[in-house]
Amino acid sequence: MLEITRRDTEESQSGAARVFTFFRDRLLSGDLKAGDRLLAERELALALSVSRPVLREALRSLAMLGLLDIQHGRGAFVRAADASVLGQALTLCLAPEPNILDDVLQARIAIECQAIRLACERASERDLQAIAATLDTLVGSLDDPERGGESDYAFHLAIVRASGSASLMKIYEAISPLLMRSHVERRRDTFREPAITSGLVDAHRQVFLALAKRDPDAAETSLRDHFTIGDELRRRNLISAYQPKRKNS
Amino acid sequence: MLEITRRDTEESQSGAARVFTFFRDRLLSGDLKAGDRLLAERELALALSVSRPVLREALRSLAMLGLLDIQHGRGAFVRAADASVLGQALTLCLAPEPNILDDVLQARIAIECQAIRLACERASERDLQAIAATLDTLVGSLDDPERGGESDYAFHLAIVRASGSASLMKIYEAISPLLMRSHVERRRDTFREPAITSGLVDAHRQVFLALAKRDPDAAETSLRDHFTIGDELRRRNLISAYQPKRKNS
DNA sequence: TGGCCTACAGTGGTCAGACCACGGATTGAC
DNA sequence: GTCAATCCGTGGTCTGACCACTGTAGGCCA
Repeated sequence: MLEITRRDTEESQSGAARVFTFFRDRLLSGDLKAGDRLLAERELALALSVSRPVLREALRSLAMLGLLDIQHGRGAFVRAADASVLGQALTLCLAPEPNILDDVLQARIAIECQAIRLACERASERDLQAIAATLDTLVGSLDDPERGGESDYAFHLAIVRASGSASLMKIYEAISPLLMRSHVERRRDTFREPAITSGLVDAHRQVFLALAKRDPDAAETSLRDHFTIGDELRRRNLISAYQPKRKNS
Repeated sequence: MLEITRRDTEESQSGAARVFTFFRDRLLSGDLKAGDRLLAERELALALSVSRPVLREALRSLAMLGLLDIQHGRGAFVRAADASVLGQALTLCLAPEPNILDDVLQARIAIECQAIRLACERASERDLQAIAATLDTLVGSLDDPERGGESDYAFHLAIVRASGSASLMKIYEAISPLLMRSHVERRRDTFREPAITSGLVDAHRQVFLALAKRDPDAAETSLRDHFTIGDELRRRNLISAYQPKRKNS
């Protein structure tokens, strides 16, 4: 009699995997919403007719995937879907690839170029204002490398957000950890000079203006130019760093 | 004495989470390669000085993330990084969003447009031949909706592969499950007529030719046109499906 | 001698019960 | 009224045992 339980869940898998898919499907279907609290482990184990260790394996797996928030002494809560896990998974997936820190820039360009095209169509006034605000912050933090980098990121993120595409947004968030690492690594090769930073502001301003005019082609072009210039700048700095010093000590 | 163990791993987290990060870091650093076999659970638990249930929770979590392949009676093996997990994570992340099946097309366009630009620079002769081969398959499977869909996907995948960018490739694979669902859903609204299919082949051929000429702008433009046409076609079919029938029964 | 079949050892899979550690609410003293 | 100690429910961990699956080594039979 009891063995029939296997059939009624229609899962050939057993134990933890069964419980895992059980919850995953509930999450996908929306039966479980963010913030919901699960039953206590002991009750849950009883309800699903598995032992507590088995249940815990499944719960822990869900927690590692970021779907659950398990709090000692309080209980387990359903967590809002979070891109941070996506980022981790992507990092793990891409880890064995060589030069991944350079390569991930291609994904960034891909996302942003499409995002800005969409933003030209869809961006609301508030979206544009938000982007403009990050631009102001950028101008105001030119001499601080730390804050400068942050506001730079904020500018680009605001564009992606203005696209109104959840997919682009999530993927952009997913690659952002790698982007950060890439940025940090690159900073070692990059020197911030006044000439460079002013050019940076101009480039951003140009991108914004094209977006505000809602001209997709111009916006994408200026964005691509921005990336290309950054790329060349980096290359030039790299070369000069390896060249024998001539003037300065 | 034994409690010091907590310090020496430098992890504030405890138990399963500690073991989890332990293995994750080994995987990231490359200490553990795909195909490697882990020690038996009992030995491993002893070596890491945790109990077997705790170790199992961590191992199971890694397995759920697709990093480990645990086989009953044989052992646990390190698995090659796989985009399928990424796809699952993305699906989970995007599940609560409305109209995600339409929206994911934006991500597709983003990836492919950048991919084809890169492919114009980087594609080898073999890459081009591979794309040409999928084009042939496409032409040869016009009357079979099933195979036609597959070869259509193969064509676009070959382009992304030709970009030589691991990031673009992985992300494209990650969204492909959603793309498939989107495609299936759309098929309900789409009717394959000879006029349409011939236009489809032309569009693909045009994309390929621009790529073979290594003209990034032309390639991206023709690709965008291809997407736009598909979009309009779908919309038109949707409208006609909802309009009162006039001629045919 | 060859093939098949059984027994065994090693592995993951599961279980039960107990105890510890943490958080929050209740209750008591001040 | 405020603050503290206590208690209860929760997750966190452990032990030790047993089951189920896999591959192999050995014996059996033809």
